[in-house]
Amino acid sequence: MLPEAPVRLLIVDDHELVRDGIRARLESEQGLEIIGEAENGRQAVSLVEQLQPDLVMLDINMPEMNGLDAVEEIRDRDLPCNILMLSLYDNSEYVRRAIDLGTNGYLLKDVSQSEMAKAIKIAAKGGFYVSESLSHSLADEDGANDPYNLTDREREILAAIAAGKLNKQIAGELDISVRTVESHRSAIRQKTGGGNAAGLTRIAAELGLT
Amino acid sequence: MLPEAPVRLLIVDDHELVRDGIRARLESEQGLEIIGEAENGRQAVSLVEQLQPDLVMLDINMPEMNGLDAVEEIRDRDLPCNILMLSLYDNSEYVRRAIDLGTNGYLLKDVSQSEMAKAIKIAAKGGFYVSESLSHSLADEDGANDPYNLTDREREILAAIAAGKLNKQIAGELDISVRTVESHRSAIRQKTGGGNAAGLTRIAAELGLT
DNA sequence: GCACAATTGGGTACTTCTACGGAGGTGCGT
DNA sequence: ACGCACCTCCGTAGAAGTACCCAATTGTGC
Repeated sequence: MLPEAPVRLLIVDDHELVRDGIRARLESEQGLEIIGEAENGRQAVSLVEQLQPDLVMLDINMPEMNGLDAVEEIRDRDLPCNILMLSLYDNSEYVRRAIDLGTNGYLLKDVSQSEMAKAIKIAAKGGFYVSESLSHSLADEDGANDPYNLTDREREILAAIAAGKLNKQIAGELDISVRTVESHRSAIRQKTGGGNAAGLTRIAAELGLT
Repeated sequence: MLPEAPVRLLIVDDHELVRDGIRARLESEQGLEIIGEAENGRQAVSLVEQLQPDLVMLDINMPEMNGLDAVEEIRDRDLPCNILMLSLYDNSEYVRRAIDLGTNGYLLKDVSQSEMAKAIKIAAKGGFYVSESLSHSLADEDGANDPYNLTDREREILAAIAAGKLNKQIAGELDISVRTVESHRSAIRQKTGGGNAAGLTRIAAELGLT
């Protein structure tokens, strides 16, 4: 087997501390070269354009432009590179979007050094890797971004409730009767065990419906 | 001036990646020795007891036992050490609690290497340091952690509302009448423009009262 | 002492939510 | 054709929250 050219890597995270941590870990790895850093999505996109890295390690929660939006931008501009998402949160909505956007993996920030190295190797070759701690939650696949099995309509109404709207308002906006909204609300309560409006709002926040 | 004994440091963060980052940074600093790591509050407390570090760098958001609770535990057990809080969030409620608990500083994770080194030196001597990016929000000092001028009682009740409790329950727990809770609730609505329970819950989340 | 804010409590009337019960229609897969 | 999940709608009753009004008590600061 030939010695391959080193993987040219771009690190994107809004915290210098985390970037330092990644650097420290990867220094001991062979075949990797960190060619740049960015601290938000906007910088990331322009550095991808300039430096044409083989792989981008991209944080999700960042100011200016978040990681997922940055991926969209990179794909829109047809910039060829593999992307490994990196996030604090095992929010399955994030994971889902990351998959839908055709990234090459999703790592939680609590990964071990060896897992990170493995993920980088796989992602750099165009493969796909998710944190072991996450793969279980994706086993459910399909509609399991909420553990409550809410229907689309129910999620829509839950979001409206969490926005502080009254049943009457919601009914008006969705052009259905107040009684129907109440029915859905009742179903949501039953499924989530949410209790009153305050409880439902907390759950909506959990599900990222805010 | 004598060469002082090195500062014996304990690092506590639930993410190995972040611990690696801190290690990487501090390696280049003089007079520091990392004597241990913990990944949650419970471990932290027992390691403080065992190792008796001079300074603990303590993350706030952790599973098992969070950083602030760990501080309480450490203080309760009269374990002598300086504590430097480390957090992703500039939640001023956190900062306030950290101050109230008598810690020696509060760093955001986006600090630069030099600022971190400075903070460690100050905190290790028993001084107090807060991230520059935070100090402005504390300039308002006193009661300005919310922009709504809520009183203590109002914040207390708002938190209970956000927890999904009914006025009746709240009244029971605080040993006041339901009417009084309603009065407070009404005052909160007026001050915050919060509208109904769902709206108030969102605002409570904003204020970190969850 | 006096003004002021905070906290406490009340009355009335209205709206909204909650918890039960019921039903009809649609679409989808077997 | 049938079951099934989903969305739609209704009645009734009671519980809870909302929008107004009001006042007594306490403590703080001037």
